[in-house]
This record gives sequence, structure tokens and C-alpha cells, in this order.
Amino acid sequence: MSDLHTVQEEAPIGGVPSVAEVIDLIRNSIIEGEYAPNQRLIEADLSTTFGASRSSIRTALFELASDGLIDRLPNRGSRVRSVSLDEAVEILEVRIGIEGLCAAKAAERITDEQIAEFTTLRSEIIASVEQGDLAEYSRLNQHLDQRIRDISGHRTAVGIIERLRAQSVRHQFRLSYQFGRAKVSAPEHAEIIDAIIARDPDRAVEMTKRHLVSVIAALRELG
Amino acid sequence: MSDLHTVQEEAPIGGVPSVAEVIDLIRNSIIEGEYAPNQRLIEADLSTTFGASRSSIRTALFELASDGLIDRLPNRGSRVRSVSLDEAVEILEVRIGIEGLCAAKAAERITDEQIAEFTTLRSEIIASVEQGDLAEYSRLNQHLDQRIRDISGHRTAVGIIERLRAQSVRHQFRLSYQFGRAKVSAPEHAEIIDAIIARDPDRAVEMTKRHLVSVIAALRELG
DNA sequence: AGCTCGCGCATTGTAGACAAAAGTGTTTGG
DNA sequence: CCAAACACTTTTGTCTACAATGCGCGAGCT
Repeated sequence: MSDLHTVQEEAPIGGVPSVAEVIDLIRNSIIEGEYAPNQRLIEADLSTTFGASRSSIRTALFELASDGLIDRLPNRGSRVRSVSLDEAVEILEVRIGIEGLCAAKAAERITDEQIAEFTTLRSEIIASVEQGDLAEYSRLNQHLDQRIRDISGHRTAVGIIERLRAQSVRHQFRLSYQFGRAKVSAPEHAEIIDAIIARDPDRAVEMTKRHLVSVIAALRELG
Repeated sequence: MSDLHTVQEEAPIGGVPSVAEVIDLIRNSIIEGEYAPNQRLIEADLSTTFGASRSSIRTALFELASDGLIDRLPNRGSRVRSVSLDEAVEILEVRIGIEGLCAAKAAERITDEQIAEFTTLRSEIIASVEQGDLAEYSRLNQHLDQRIRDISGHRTAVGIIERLRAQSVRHQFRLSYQFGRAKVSAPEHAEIIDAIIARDPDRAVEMTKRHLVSVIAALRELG
């Protein structure tokens, strides 16, 4: 029978990685920029580097392709998908609608405890910008977005947003570490928080839209 | 077990179906209702019914899972995903934002020839309803939506919409063959067309939203 | 009788072999 | 010297076999 003492094998680099682990490994490598855009991903190479069989790698690549992180050309393999500026803008345009929906739902569903949580978050965000702590600001922003999605309870919307975010991390990343950017976007986030706290769905939609439009403009400006 | 005498019915090209073909076959079977919601899909069974190897089937199932047409439980196989009413509503809520975006883009980008095309389409839609030809009306509607998406040129949005539509075909289907429904929704479509023809993005968004809200209401009413 | 443990069956997960396709370099005829 | 044909290499696509997993059922214990 199975040796119970080897159940702990789930270690990231312990034994042979399962398909799910391979997916995460490759996904992270792409997101962290370890694999450059347009770089070809050879199944056999990945197989040796990750220590998984080629069929596991292959399954993982299909999954990542449908997540939009890589492109698969029939009989010509996979390469890291490079999202152009135009595509990044498209993604943000879509996000306007969906994140707006989430913000509205969150405004409708937020509890009193969560209002307290958001109030704290609001001060922390503003403080982080005043102190020029961009890393912290970026982290808080992501946390805020995450909480809004959680509270919205809208699984369909959340799923789509998460996929889209993964595709455009690179562009988002460049933006969030621009110092001037934080000064503009922090008040926008504050206004989104205010609208949700006020339980005003329409305003939450409007503020979310305004914020993302501003992100689009900034992205375009950056080239 | 599987009906062995119907084995040859598929295979558009007669030989062993490739993965892409298998995906289409299974997808269609699900959409047409041949496989009921929650029905288990056994890889070995599919393998014999479609005449493809189990690995091809398997790859196809992964693909369909990420399209949201089936659920995959680790080590416990795949089953046809059943979208609840609430999920169908969620999907429509998301579509409000995205189809609104497409309609707006289409209004901005529509050419004179396409305006002529839409004008024709508009009359045909109205005529089909007056004649009580639900099948034709349904077809025209789908064609209209398709054209709006094409003209919008928004690949990201279109991709998402198509995935969402596939998930909720069953619910859409029930609706579109309700006679009373056509009488309500035809004018809504006409108004969307009018807004796009008038090259008025804001109104196109508004009319799309109004239409989908009405669809949501109808769906809820139907239970 | 009721409960638990273990065994066997059905099904999924992984691996590696083999076949087909695309890309690459080399040779040969003009 | 160029171009087209050909053989060779690399890489992906598919198949089959084997291992692992979960689940049901019956034996054995209390």
C-alpha cells in the first residue's frame, strides 16, 4: 500500500511535481518575467528543468494557453504571449465594466465590520503614499481590489478579472512603480472606498470607471 | 454503455478525430443537450464513442473545463457543468458591461456600408417577429450580436463574451423560444441598432444595458 | 446486528515510445 | 552565384501501458 510517511511530497521542489504544480511553476516564471515575452517554450526543455514528464508539461501548457498566458501555434509549439499596449488597453476597457460591477455589488453587500476594515485600509493607503512607500502602496492596492472582489461575491466576474489581471501584470507592474502615478491614483482609490462605504453602488461604478480610465491614459502616456 | 451502431455518425472527415475535432464534438454534444447537466463524462467511454484515444479525449476535456463547460474534480473525473439560474444571471450581469463596450465601439467604428447592412437587418428582425417566425428571429438576433462584435474589433471583449455565451446556451435557449419574449426584445434590439447607426456610443451602451436587464428579468421570471 | 477494516474494481493521472510535422542545412542543377 | 530539391534535426501530436486514487462491498470483530 501507500507509504503514509511520503504524503508530504507536496513540497515545491521535493519530488516529481504534479500537473497543478507545474502550472503554477510555469505561470510564476512567466509573471516574474523569467520567461520573456515571445520566448519559445519547448516541452522537452521544460520537462527536464521542472523534472516532470512531458505529458504533464503539455497539459500545463494547454491550461496556461487558455488562461491567455501563452500562445499555442498548432505543430509549432508554445511561446510566452506578449500583450501589446493596445491589448493591455483592451483588457482595461473590459475591466471597467466588470470591476465596476464588482464595486457595485460590494457596495450593496458590505457589512458593518467590512466598512470598518475599509476605513482602516483607506488611511493606510493614504499614509503609504505620503511616506513614499511604493511597495506598500502597491500591496495595499492589490489587497483592496481583492477585498472588493471578495465582498462582491460575484464569482463569474471575479474569475474573469483574475484571468485578465494575470495577462497584463507586466504593464500593471510598470505603472505601479511610477512615483507620480501613486499621487494620482491614491485619491481615486479613496473615492472608490468612500462610495462603497457609503453603500452607493452607482457612485462605486462611476469611481471605478474613472480610476480605470485614468489608468488607461497613464498607460498610453508611458508608451 | 455507448451505442456502437452510431459510431460513424461523427468524424466530419471520417478518420480518427484530432483533439480539436474532439473538442468540437464534445462541446456540441453538451450544447445540444445530448449530455445532460451533471452527467459524468468517463474518458474511456468517450474514447470509444468518438474513436479517439483517451489522451486526446483527456486533452479535450481540459480545454472544455477551462471554457467552463465541464467541471473537473481531481481524481474523480469530469461532469457536465450545470449553470444554475443564479449563475446565468451573473453571466448576464457581466455581459452587460462587455457587450455594452462592444456596442459602443461598434457605434464608433461602423462604416457606411455596415450602416446599410444594419438597416436591412433591422427590418428583417421586425418582420420576422410580425410573422411569428421565432426560429428566424432567433437566427437574426444571433447574427446581429455577431456583427456588433465583429465591428467592435475588440478581441478581448469578444473572446470573453463567446465563452460566457457557450456556458449559458441552455438558459438563453429556453428564453428565445418563448413567443411573448420576442415581442419585447425585438424593439430593444431595434433600439440598439438605431443607436449604433446613429454612431452614438453612449446610447448604444444604454440600450444594450436596458436589453440585458430585461433579459435578466425574463430569466428570473421563468424560474 | 452494527461497525470498521481491508480488498477489488472502476476511473483517473503519469510516463515514455512512436509517428507526423515544421524548420534547417546541404547539395546539385541551371 | 542563385534557387530548388532533398535529407536531417528538432519539436510537437498521439497512442498505449502502467501506476495511483477513490469508492463500494463484504468479511471479520465486538
